[in-house]
Amino acid sequence: MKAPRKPTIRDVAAAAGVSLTTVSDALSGKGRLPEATRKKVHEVATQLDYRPSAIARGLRGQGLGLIGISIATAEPAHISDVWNWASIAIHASDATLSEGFAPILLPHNVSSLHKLRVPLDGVIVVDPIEDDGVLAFFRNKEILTVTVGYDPNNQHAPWIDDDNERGIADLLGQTVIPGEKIAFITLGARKSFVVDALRGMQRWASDAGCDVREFHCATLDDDSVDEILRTVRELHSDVIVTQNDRVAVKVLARLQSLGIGVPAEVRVVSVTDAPALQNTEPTITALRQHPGPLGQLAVKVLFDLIRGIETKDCQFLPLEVVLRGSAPDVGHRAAAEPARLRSMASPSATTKAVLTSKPS
Amino acid sequence: MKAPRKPTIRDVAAAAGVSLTTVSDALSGKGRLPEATRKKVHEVATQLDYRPSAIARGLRGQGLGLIGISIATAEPAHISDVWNWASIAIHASDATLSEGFAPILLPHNVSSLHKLRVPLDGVIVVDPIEDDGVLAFFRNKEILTVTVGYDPNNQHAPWIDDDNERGIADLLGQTVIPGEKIAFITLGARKSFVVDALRGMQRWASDAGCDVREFHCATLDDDSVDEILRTVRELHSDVIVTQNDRVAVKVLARLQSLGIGVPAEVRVVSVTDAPALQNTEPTITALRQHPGPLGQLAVKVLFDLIRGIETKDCQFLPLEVVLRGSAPDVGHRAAAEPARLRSMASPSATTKAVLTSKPS
DNA sequence: TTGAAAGCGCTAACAG
DNA sequence: CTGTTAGCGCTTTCAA
Repeated sequence: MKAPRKPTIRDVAAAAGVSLTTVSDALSGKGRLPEATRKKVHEVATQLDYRPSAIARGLRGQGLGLIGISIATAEPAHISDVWNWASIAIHASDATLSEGFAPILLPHNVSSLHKLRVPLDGVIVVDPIEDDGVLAFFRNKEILTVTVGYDPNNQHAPWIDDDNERGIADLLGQTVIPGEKIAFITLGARKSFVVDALRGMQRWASDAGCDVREFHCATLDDDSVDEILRTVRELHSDVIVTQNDRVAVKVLARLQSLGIGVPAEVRVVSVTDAPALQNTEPTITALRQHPGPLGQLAVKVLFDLIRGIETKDCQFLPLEVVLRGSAPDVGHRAAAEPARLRSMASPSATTKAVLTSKPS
Repeated sequence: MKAPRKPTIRDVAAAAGVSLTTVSDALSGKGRLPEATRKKVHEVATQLDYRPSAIARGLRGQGLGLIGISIATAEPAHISDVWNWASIAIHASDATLSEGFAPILLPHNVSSLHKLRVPLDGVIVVDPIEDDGVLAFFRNKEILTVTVGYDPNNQHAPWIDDDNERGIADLLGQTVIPGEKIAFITLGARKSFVVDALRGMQRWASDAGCDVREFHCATLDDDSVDEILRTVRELHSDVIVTQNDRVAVKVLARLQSLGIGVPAEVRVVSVTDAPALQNTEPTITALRQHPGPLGQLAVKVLFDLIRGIETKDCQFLPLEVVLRGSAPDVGHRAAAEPARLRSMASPSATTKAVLTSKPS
């Protein structure tokens, strides 16, 4: 065997018969070399399996190629839609790697961040909260940030999100009949997507002559839920909208144990989707997010920022209505009103309906 | 304002009136300085808010302080117990940061790994699969690895896990009466914890004169599950054990829709726990993992390895039986094992590692 | 017990 | 168009 040492730029230069600079420029795409030289260098590099050292490059002030990903609700016990967040993280991680960068999983917790010794080139914060310390921490250091869901304290910072306001309108359009009563059950600290959903809901409802009432619970225990459900019953609500899959599943179980038929007596729909909604009886209608594309888009926007490429301040991804047993299509098309829903809305954001439940 | 430049080792040296070497040694704990000097240097460093550059240190061959975390089933659509995995990842991330290292979230996918440009100091692989490419990739590069759940191809590599074999025996001890029939429903590719659980189950069952039968399904659709449940019914099984929470929830829903009473006619228990098991009616009995401590332990073992500290080859964390409605306590203590891992232990109690010998 | 000097692998600045 | 040189901030000889 030859020397087991990893090849350095010097080895490449020697093998290609050029100088260090030439190799450096050739590989990093600086525009001062003739095609021939560049190609030659590339060949030699490939052949030697030369990989430029991120460390040495970093030392020269280029950054190491590290991206942070922080998900706001760090403690999974309190996480409602782990599934969506895990998906976002995994896809963002993949996309980051594809750019030759490495994704660092950051707790959403400022004190841990102080222990971070390596410099980051950018950070993605998923579902930032009010007065988000993590966001502040990085912005202070002038590290670029992108949020998934807007920053309540700074709506002009770059962010992306699902098009919740429009998605909820679509969801209601397919599952609610004008004039019906809607109960919206929310849980825990208010997230930006809930605010958006609520706005969309109210807008749609006022057009359709529907009544919307919000019920908020701090925890998901049987008693709290039952109490809400009794009120909902008394008010003769026709449709229960839940903030996420966990609430939906719980609500369904309690309804059934109270002897209330779903969807016969009341329909149930969830604002976020997850595999768990297919494991109930009946299955539960929901608005499907696309966490994969969301994670990828976050990375893309961040890299545009890092590279100084002009980008939209914020971008929206469309949601899909997934009709299942708990709230079938009411066969009604409530104003497919061409969107003025959001002035900033990405023009490509449209909501499609997908029917996945078998008629039983 | 002063110079906005970050302080370097030189600034510290100058301010403290010593040489670069002295500063370096003082801060990195090399043992050749008098306490006084060291203290002085530390003071100056703190006062200047000097943070040694991980990059420069890395260039000298010390590594950057990066740990990889790879979770075997990368695509969340197929992940059964996202909740547990997310917990492991988050806690491992936290523990890593506490060591002054940064955790990189790696997809479990060799081709993405090739794009990684920064060198890692160690890697944690959660739930490795057979012929695990990711594990092979890092071991080839002589990067230290620790797995959560053993590597099917190399049971002598360092790993940690829940004590599944023993946990399942405890679970059965509290929910099954000797002589009863057990049906074990498994899903998808076989994981090491399932193998362990099965072994524990068979061992316990043979002591208790129980019959164990395994049913494997590739997917969780209604038809596959119903078919299994019909067979289970014909065999007059008393208890259904499921591989994870997702299966448990699905099975419960199908049982109910087939008109089979739980727990009256058949009991249901799950080998992994998750919040979702509290959202069903009845709630579902399960074996509770401690993903947090598991993640932390993985990090600890990895750091012991990195620092060359002698460690046990493998370590197990105890599991807890959580009795819920779908399978109440049968009031029977079959297992000869002490009931020290009994259910309903204070949920906030920190779990400590219990060292046992490897299963032989 | 301490300090000076030599790089680690790379790129930016400045010649040739 | 290409090569030489000088560091980036740190650790590690090796000499004082």
